[in-house]
Amino acid sequence: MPFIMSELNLKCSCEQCQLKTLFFTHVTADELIDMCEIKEERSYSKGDVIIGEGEPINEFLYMKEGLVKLSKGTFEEKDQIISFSKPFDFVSILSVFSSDKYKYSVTAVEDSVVCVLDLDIVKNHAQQNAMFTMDLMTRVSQATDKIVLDSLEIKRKHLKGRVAHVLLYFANHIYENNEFELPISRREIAEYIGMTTENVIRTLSEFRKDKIIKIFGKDIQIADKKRLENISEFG
Amino acid sequence: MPFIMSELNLKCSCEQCQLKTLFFTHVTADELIDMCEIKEERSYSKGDVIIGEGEPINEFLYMKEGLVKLSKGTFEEKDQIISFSKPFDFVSILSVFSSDKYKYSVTAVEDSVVCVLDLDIVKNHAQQNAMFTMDLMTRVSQATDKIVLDSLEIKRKHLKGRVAHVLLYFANHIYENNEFELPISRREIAEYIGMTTENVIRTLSEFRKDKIIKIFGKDIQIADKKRLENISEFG
DNA sequence: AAGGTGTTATGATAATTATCACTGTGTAAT
DNA sequence: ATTACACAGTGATAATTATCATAACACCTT
Repeated sequence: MPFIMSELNLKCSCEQCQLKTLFFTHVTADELIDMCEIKEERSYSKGDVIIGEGEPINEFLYMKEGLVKLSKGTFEEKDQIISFSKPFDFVSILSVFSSDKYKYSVTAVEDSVVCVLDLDIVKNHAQQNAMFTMDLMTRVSQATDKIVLDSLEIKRKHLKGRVAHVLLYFANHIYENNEFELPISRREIAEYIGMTTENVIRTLSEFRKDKIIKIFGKDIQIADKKRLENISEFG
Repeated sequence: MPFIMSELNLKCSCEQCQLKTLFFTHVTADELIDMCEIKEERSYSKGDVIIGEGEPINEFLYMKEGLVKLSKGTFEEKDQIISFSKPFDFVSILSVFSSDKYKYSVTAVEDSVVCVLDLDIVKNHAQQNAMFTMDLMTRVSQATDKIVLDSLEIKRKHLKGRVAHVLLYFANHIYENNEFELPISRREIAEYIGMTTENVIRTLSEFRKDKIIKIFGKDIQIADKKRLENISEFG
């Protein structure tokens, strides 16, 4: 086992890789090396489109570094942002097992590195190894669950609550820090929470005037977290 | 095989049962009979709570007859309706494979019959039969995909568009008829589309005045579908 | 250096939606 | 029969949010 592990680490060295864990737990060592051999890492710059809506699905994507957004275009020019994926999340949660074409786009909002596996190979493993598939399904379900819950959360709030929600989301779940650089524009926040850009900006300004946050361009510092949480919950 | 099938039909006689298909396609005949033996059918009256939010998950539910709503309570008394499940849908799509407690409630909005399987037994099959699990995952993904897509659709529309969307949803996807009895109250429509009850009522009245629909209490007749579709799409 | 483009920002006004208030209506419970 | 209660409906008003206009600024491109 130790030998195998060091072998693996040559190709799959990411400590926290859930994908590796998933394979390692359920797949024989030989197959595992195989997966690490065939996986490809792709780097993207902020703004790059990783997956375009409507493209055929033939790969399985996994976040290694950075941050991406999942979005859907409307018949107007406005996009709707569905969710964000950070390292060790499956990017390919939606559509991959339910359709042959992506129903959403994936775009890098930070410089990102993505692990790419051929989908047929993943499906092959899945068809042969039930425990692996069970585990995969659990993770897919958890991810979609989060999306649905988050969407409900946002839906029941007003403008201010929604903006507060987004700020807390980045602080708590993405950066784990009350001070961070916003990876997205005000317009993208608006697309995420379903409000207009102007109102997002106005709300941020208001939070600044009320000394709840400090703003230096894209840099945000949460100064009064209690109050922000209160606005998110009840405002 | 013919013998087996007739055996099965004694216990699992529903022609269109996807659950049976799922088991039948991937599980040996013996196991299949087993599943049909152990499944339990439960009947509920309109208004009955089938699953309460927070309850432990130990069963797998499948719709045989009727219509149920999936909803989540908020800290206020207002509920949020997430989706509806009709015959041959999995009710247990959300949470079942991602949590040990239901994050949502399931309530009958019509008299309903639900097929119930012990979740451990389903999971056992899933852990032993990869093709079965793959298939299950595909269906689970398709169901959650629909929920996310529907939620985005509703989100990008205004009041009138949302009400039109709901009417078309029931006409096209649930009843497959332009005339139907609304299974839910105006308040529940409001909880589904995230607007107030008064505004839902007002909008329905307006549609009636504009001769787009006819209303006789709960009975709705879509009189001008083109216009309703137009409102749903652009209004 | 000049021009174009996108982002942030703010104000005034219009549109949309919520809230409150009140009226029925039907139905279940006592 | 009478109360209670949820539901349907309508109007007036308040609150919320969108739209339009304008400006400053950064960042490309040429």
